[in-house]
Amino acid sequence: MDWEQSNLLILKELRQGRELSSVLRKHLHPSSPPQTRLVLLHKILCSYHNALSLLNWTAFTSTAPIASHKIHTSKQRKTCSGRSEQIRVCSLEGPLEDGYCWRKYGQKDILGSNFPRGYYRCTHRYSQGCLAAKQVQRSDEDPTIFEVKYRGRHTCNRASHSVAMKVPSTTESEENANHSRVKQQQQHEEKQKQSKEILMSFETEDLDNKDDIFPSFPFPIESEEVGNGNGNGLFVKSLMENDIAFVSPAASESNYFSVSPFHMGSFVFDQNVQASESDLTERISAPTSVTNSPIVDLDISSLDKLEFDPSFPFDNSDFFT
DNA sequence: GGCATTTGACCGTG
DNA sequence: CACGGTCAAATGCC
Repeated sequence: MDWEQSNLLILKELRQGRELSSVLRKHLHPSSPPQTRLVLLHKILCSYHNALSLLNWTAFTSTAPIASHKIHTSKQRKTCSGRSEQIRVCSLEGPLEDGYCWRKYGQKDILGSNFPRGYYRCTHRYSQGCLAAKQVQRSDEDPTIFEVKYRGRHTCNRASHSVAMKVPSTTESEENANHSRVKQQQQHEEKQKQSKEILMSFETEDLDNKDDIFPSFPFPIESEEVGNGNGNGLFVKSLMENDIAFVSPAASESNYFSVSPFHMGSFVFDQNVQASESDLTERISAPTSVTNSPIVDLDISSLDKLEFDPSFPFDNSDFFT
């Protein structure tokens, strides 16, 4: 990523922050669910955090571009010829809550790192032959950031350990609905306190295997407020068009978090090769649907333009409304 | 008892 | 030989 691209991304993040602030302002009235405001607030913070990070990165690389690469390459044994990108996403979840069941099989102190690296493989490795694995390491620079490196693809059936997406019931009484909403908000706020960021890295063994990366991620859509008749459906829908809202199947039903695909696309930090935005677009737009899951997975391919098209009208204030 | 985690040993690679 | 990744016995938890 060169200086010009970086500036473009910073601009995008700042614009996104501005637009989200505008949306938040519209939802300040009491009838708007506080949950929505919290999500918006978090997203705004993420946008500005990303912009600041980009600014830092730009400043750093513009004066010491070689050193910046040294961070990732020094003393690192390259065990596979693949390449990897790191994508920062904001999450209300811990780094391990990505919807799959992982089993830790090792931990290693990494030279030059303050925190050990944890090695995880899919719980169903032997029962279903699922070869997915990941490495999780806390960032030295910011302990709230986790670098998650995924390898392999999930071939397991997640139905056995995933919590089905909660679908609003039309027969649910208003009282129960309100109670559940309050409870959800409380849990959400609790999660917000534990807000963390994770730095995700997608690594492929070879270029042909790149399609396997994103399908490995369960991105169930939080549908709690979509079309529930309380007047917020439109807003949520617009959120869904611009963002991915998640329910963490491994956690309680209310443990949802949101990740903007824009964030995902905007932080393509190349490690081994110069990965372009279009490169990542290819990864995301490649066959992404996981059809053997009861959970509604988001078809990320529909978000291509949102994520990477430089001409996409982020300036359009009507987009979020 | 079954499953997950911990941790030292072992192995492959550069 | 150093380092990162994996194995597997020991241990802990439910």
